[in-house]
Amino acid sequence: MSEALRPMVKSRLYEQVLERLRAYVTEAGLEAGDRLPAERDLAASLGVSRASVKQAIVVLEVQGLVEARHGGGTYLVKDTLDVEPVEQLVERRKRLPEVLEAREALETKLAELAAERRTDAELDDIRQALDFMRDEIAGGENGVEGDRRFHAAVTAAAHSSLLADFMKTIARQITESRTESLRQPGRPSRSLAQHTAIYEAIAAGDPKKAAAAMRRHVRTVAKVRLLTWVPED
Amino acid sequence: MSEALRPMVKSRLYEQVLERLRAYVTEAGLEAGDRLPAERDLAASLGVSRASVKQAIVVLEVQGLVEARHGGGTYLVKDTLDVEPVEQLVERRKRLPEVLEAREALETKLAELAAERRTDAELDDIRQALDFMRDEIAGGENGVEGDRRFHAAVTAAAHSSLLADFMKTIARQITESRTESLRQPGRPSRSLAQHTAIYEAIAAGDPKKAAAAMRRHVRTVAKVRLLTWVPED
DNA sequence: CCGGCCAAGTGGCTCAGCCACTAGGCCACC
DNA sequence: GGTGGCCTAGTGGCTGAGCCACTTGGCCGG
Repeated sequence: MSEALRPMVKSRLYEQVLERLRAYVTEAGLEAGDRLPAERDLAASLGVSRASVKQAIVVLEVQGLVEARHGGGTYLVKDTLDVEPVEQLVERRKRLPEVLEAREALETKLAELAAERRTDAELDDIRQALDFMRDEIAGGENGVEGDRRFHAAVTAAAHSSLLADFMKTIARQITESRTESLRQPGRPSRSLAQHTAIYEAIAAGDPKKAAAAMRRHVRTVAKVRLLTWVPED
Repeated sequence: MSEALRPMVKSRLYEQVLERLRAYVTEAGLEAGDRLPAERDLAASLGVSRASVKQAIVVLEVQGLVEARHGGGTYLVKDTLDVEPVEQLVERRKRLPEVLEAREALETKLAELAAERRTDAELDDIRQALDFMRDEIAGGENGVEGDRRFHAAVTAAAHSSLLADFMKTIARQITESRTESLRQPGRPSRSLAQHTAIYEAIAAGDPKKAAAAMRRHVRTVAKVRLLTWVPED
């Protein structure tokens, strides 16, 4: 799409207020705990209505950057009004090689924890995912759904909501690489073997072996993917 | 802190509107692209002012869940109004054991990548951090600042902005555990030795050894921290 | 069939104002 | 001297009415 024909972005007023607010905080050298000017004063000096100032402050509030105390003023929570990198990261397009690196880091640990912590019921979930994958492949499919279930079950068995949340962040990208990988001829059956190895290590309660098996698996996926990967930007 | 003495949380009105809105979308089965009721109608049926509805919509707007078109209505961008897990995760208080698990997963991989990718300049940065830490400890301090710089330098040398962003998410918690750990008698010098081992592996360009050294180090920190940890909830 | 026009609907924003709550000073009382 | 109550100015929370700008869809004249 040409630059000229791009839809005009009419910045909402509260967004402009937001910018001015951020600039003010840095210029005035305000720090965490300091009080912002009163809403009425801000509205007056910025030349906008109090409602618009209010909307901007609400935004800062939900971002956890500011705390408004009814009757007591509005206070800075951090030393800046800039958003955390991870929040903007969710919107940003993530490059695939990095995603695969992150996946290896996370899933290896998840497999290790799963081997230590899995309940019998969770082990059974993993087993069922494996069986599902085997049926898929036997039926001529590539086993992508079984693959997804398997990793989801392992993640659940690890009992770490933090790591699980990190995984969710890159879930979409992982799905893409999974599909791509399983399209390779002969890949589904080899993948099944690798998953079986992971399962057996988790079943045996052997964290090191589980981590190693998972690492091997993820690296295989990464390698296959990289062969067919064409950088876009 | 006792339950009774906890500060009263008075939910802002726009937060309640937010909840009702989320509930409405799921109950009405709205999907991406569907239009929300007009602000005036929402205000009337919820029994609040239009300004409050507006504040809630602004929140949804900055979260990228909704798109308001001037004169054309407000439209859903996703199938739900629920925020992504990582976004709410930033606000939520993270439990320490999970943070340490995540740290091991991330930093082990970071050390490995750093050993592969570090430039000479970055290696020098790591070396300087190590020297700084040594000076700190020689001067009677616990070396917490050098520790921080060391891990920051390794993270930089790994050249993975995704993993780096994950690290930033748990940066605060790591800082706490770092301080706690280095308070232990005799810990600073042992910590220095572990960091030196990591440095040497990275300098030698040995990914496996770097990963192993980092894993050993992080696990030591985790162990020390767990000894002094008193669960609150 | 087409193009322009119009009107209803909708979001963007303002203004004026009331209420609830906080903070800080003052004062009476112990 | 200190403690607790009270008052008041300042501040955020919220409302209602209203105007403007923009979109949409249909109507009408060509």
